[in-house]
Amino acid sequence: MKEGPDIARIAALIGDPARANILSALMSGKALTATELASEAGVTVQTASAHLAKLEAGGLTAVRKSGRHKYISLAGPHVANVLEALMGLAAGQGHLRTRTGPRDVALREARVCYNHLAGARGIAMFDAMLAHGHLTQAGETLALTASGEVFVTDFGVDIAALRRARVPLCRSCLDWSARRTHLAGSLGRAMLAQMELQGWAHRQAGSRVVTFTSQGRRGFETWFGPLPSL
Amino acid sequence: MKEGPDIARIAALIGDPARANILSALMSGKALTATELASEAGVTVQTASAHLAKLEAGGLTAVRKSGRHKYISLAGPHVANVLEALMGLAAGQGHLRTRTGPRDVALREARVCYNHLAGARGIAMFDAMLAHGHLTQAGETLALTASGEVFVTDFGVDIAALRRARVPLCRSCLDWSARRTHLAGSLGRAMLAQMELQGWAHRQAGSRVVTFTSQGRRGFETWFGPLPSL
DNA sequence: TTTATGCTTCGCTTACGATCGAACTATGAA
DNA sequence: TTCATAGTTCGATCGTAAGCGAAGCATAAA
Repeated sequence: MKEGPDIARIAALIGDPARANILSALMSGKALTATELASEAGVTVQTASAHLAKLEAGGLTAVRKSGRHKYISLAGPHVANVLEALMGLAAGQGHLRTRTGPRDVALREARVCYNHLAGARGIAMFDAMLAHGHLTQAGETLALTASGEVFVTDFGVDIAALRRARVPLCRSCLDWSARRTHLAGSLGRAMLAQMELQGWAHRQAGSRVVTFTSQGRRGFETWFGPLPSL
Repeated sequence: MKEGPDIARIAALIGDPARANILSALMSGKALTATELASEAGVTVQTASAHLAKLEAGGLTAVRKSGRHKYISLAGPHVANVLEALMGLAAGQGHLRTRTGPRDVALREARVCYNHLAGARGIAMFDAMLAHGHLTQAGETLALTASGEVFVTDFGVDIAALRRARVPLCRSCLDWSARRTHLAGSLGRAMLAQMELQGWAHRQAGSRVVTFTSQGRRGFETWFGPLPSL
């Protein structure tokens, strides 16, 4: 009867609309302040403060204080994973009364998932790197091969610096829009950062959409091949 | 602001203790009746009826009527995936006030996840099959190789029959207790069924624990090698 | 110091939803 | 037909938690 962990507590935590909005906003990977999150969730700051306290107590968010600001972010990739999985359910068979607008198409093509690239482009990148033997996958664990190291270094990523951090280099992450795997971990984050740096893409403020410039689209195709049909 | 799918609705659905209990019970893969679920959740039948209506409306459960009985099961593997992911969060960093009892150890060793084998044994089986080249993994997709076909046929599984069904043969599924992948899909289900048929293991009524007989433990080691340290 | 800003705490109202008793419908057995 | 069992619907109760206004801290600038 009381088998396994206590699902309900965490699900209830995510189940409140205001908190769900907050968590969704944090899926952009950026750390946001309490006031920003309040406006994002559509509630007053007092209410948001209460919600944030609960989220933190529940271990879903991490908090960093800096001066009189409070920066909130997701507690980790595990949390992002659960959120993506939930989005998968909601998008798939759930109430799709949120009719698919132009915004939605953009989300499916390229978006930020916690802090790496997801959507069709994220999948395309992952598949291409796997197909060219730059990544290997065994079970849950993902690893960068020797050729992969050359590849990402050419791309402009400082692998050695990433290795020094304790964060795992490669992780796989499941996508809600296509139910496919893409690249997460510090490498995934670095690849996205590099694309922004090269002027390939930029994020829209307060949104998870990643917009690619025409130059970026060309560059992407050169490095990772064409996009699969959307 | 209203980006992506509506997480909150589904999370709230799972977030009620009674409904969470119902869903957890359904993780055994068996279809249960409304009254069984009511007692499982610790509420009266009327209350359970209301909950079941909501779960069905939310697309989390599927219902099959037979005579005056109503058999409820999870709507599909996607739902099971989300539940497992949530368990991962809850088990990992969440409130572990459900202190790990002997029951819990058994759950970690071998349990039913929707309808295939999970826990340490599930992972061991998956890893062994991958290591011996019986399975290949590319992205999210998992495939049975030629040698794998021989292997599972030797094990007593009728591959041809499984192929005729429209359900995917191989799927991977993430484990909450170890954050590792194991084998799902119709093959995963068939492997578990075959183990039970051979008298290796049996499920405890009303529980997700899978108990292995001493003969079963020997057989398991012969076919899939030793268990990793728990 | 004063003033502004970011966030929290308090007290209160409000509303939604979980729960159950009781009555009702449907299927099957005697 | 009558009885028993499985499940639903109705109505009422009750608790909890979300929400906000107002006041209270804390930090930083003027």
